[in-house]
Amino acid sequence: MDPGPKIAQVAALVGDPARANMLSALMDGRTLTATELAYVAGVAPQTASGHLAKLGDAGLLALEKQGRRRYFRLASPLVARMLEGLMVVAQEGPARQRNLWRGGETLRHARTCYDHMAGRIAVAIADRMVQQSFVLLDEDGGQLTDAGRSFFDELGVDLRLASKRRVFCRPCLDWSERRPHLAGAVGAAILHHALEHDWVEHVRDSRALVVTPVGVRELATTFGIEGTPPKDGREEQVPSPSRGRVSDRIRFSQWGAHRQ
Amino acid sequence: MDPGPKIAQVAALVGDPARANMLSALMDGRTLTATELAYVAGVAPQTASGHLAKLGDAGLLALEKQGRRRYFRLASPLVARMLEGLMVVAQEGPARQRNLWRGGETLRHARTCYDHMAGRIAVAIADRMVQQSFVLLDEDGGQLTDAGRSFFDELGVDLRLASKRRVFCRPCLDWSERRPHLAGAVGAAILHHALEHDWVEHVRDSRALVVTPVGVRELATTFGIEGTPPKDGREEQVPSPSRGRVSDRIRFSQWGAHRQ
DNA sequence: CAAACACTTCGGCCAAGACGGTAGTGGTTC
DNA sequence: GAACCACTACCGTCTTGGCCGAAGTGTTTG
Repeated sequence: MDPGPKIAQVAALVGDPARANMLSALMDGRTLTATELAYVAGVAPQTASGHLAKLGDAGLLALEKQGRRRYFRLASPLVARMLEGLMVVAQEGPARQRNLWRGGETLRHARTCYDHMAGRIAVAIADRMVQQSFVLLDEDGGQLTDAGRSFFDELGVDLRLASKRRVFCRPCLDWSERRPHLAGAVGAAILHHALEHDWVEHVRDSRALVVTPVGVRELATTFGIEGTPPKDGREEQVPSPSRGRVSDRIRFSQWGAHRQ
Repeated sequence: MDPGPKIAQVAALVGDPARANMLSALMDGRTLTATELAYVAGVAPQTASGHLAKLGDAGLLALEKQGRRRYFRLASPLVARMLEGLMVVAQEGPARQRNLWRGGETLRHARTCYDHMAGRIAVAIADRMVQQSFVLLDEDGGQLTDAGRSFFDELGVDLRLASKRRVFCRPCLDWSERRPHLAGAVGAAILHHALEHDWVEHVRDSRALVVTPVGVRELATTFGIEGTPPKDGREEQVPSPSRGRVSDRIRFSQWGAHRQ
């Protein structure tokens, strides 16, 4: 009757590292097979099967059978939104290891976040748009100005997705940069445009995006963003046996500070 | 290095029913003592103490010592946002037991959601505002129109919280009604105004709000909302032996009188 | 048909952690 | 001072649930 128990059920589901890894991997909107998910989770296929069944039963994942394989994806944008929320808090968390994040330099630079762009580039774009008064952003919402609408029109970005009286811009707190980037229909349109015009490309088996030479030029001329691609171009996909038991004991003294 | 493990840590924390109940209880922005939280969680104080330490270490709760008691509250609005996300998905979940929710008729009708109103009334207000073109809402954002700004000015609702160029309206999916209500600065201003003018009152020890006769009249004239208060006016606070065990021993007379 | 493949079910092992009893610490009241 | 209260630390018990090996189902390939 209280919502408590219900949110506990969902949270407990996400609370297992293996399942959390699976969900993270699906955060970019792709659909992956059970075997692929077993790999990213770092568990045996039969273990993954159990996890996926639970996630499916709980309504977090949608399933599509195709021949002898089963494709999974997040059941809805609401699930992605929930995971975003968790990421933000998880990153916020105790100051202990905020930027311990060495690996994944490519990810930090540019990646997809469900249906829009995230990372340094995305934050830079958002900053620029705000600075030019093309969008208004705060922690509670976003809004495209008339100037912004013209800007996108000239650029050829397709905003038809949103009807004329619709609001369709929202901020999404970037978990690596800790600043907002553009999400919602506007964010999705930007990503779509960027992929369409070869500004960025998907990295295989990853949420990461690489900025192409064309992209570097366009970002500079269009948004005034200095292209500073990650130094390490290769950036191996760590096979990640991960699943390191969460044993690291956290010790904390001043966690009272109200960090708004 | 992947965010997976980190979100798993946070989610696992929320994934325990006792802790989830504590967090739920704090969702209205109040600050509660360890003993009160032990009660809502349905566990012994020493167990609660452990849970609270974990939540604090993880940065989900903020602590304020006062004499011999310790007051806890959510560490930031981001935590509330995360819990909102979980609630939405938890409610969405498997269709099997969607509206099994009999108890809590009062809660369904009107309640607080961190810093704004939720429930049937809040959804009705949001609907009305949209219908009158005072706000624009979709799943990704909200926006106050000029007409809406005038409306609130006339009504005497204080929107100063938000600077003039700021966006400050956002939708929040109501987990009982499954439709959006107003959150963000606008939502907070409405709740503040409603409490200030005795349209609604807090129910002791609960997130529930009761609409006063004044409120019924004002909601009708101002928003055109037919007051349909929950049939069962008394609606006992179920003492909820809930999570069994201890509970019965602890009897509370009147904690929580903390009337924000 | 047999073999390879994708995936699921079953069963037993094992560790994490939730629980409250007991025993403390520090703050408040009389 | 003593009594009392809110809260915390430690400890042993016990349940939950993640894990993989082995075996089974259904699908595609040769």
